[in-house]
Amino acid sequence: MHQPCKDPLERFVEQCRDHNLRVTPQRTAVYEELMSAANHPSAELVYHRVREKLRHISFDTVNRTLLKFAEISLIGTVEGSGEPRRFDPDTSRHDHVICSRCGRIVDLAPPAADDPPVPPEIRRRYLVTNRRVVFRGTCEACQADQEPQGRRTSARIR
Amino acid sequence: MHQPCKDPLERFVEQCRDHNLRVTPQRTAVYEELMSAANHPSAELVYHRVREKLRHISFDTVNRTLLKFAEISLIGTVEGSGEPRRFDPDTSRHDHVICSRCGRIVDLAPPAADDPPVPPEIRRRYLVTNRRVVFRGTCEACQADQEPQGRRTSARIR
DNA sequence: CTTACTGCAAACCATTTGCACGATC
DNA sequence: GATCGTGCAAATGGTTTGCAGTAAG
Repeated sequence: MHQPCKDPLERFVEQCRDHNLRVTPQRTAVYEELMSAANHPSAELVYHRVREKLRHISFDTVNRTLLKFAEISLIGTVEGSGEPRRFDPDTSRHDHVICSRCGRIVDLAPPAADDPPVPPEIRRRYLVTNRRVVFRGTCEACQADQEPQGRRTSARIR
Repeated sequence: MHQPCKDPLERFVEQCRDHNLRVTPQRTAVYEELMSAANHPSAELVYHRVREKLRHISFDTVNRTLLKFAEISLIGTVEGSGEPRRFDPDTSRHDHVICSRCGRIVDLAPPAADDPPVPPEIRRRYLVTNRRVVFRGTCEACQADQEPQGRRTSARIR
């Protein structure tokens, strides 16, 4: 082998094998496109871009592929996106814990001190009005519940 | 007056006046319901609950009311929710800045040290797999852009 | 009495599902 | 060659819009 650091494509093929997913031209194209994407694209956007390479690919394939990739944690999703809008009666500064399994959101008091600072370049270029820390994980109830479920790949953080 | 601290209902009526919104039984019911709601409900859920009091209220009214409340910052929304799903090629620990106006999401390197800690009770009850700081505000381009737009109420934070 | 709000219906958009054909392993 | 993936089409679910009737200020 002559590649000391594993390139993304290799990681992709490896992950597919680990999860019994076949390596198809469509999946490869979607993966490559997403890896070169700068800004957290929607399925729609990935579809339009991939289409320049694989002119006959369907939207459904792109969407299913992205969902599948997220399921095996090859990629991530922006928390909240793709789910029905939810309202928050509390407009004061506070944090959230979201259960990735059941979707329940629990409020957290913000840290007594040491609120995460707005980075200087961001404060200069944005009119920042809101800040929140979002934790994702599996709640007690869902841990107890045995139902088979997607994304179980990720490891606990400290 | 005999109310030293302003109660929520009063705040509601005041905010309505400030924004030329009429105080209707429907709006009042939606507001009261949301204020007593524990868990970041969807429009659908608020609708079902409000319906127990105002049996003839329509879903559309509930939904529009919630949207209107969010627009004038009487309530908040869970970031990302209600928008098309977006994918993130980067699975490593990083933060996000979201422009509330155009929706663009920009990545931020996580703080060098002092990552927001998972509160102890949460670490005990959740299998936490992911943590992110989310800033919301208006990006340069959108600040320059004059188009009239909703939510412009909130003040800059530091 | 003016202007905004509500309720109903239809439109819209993103996402999901079922199925037959085709491709990968 | 068996199984999984793809593409098409239709269904679904949440959200949005237009409009005529109704109510708040």
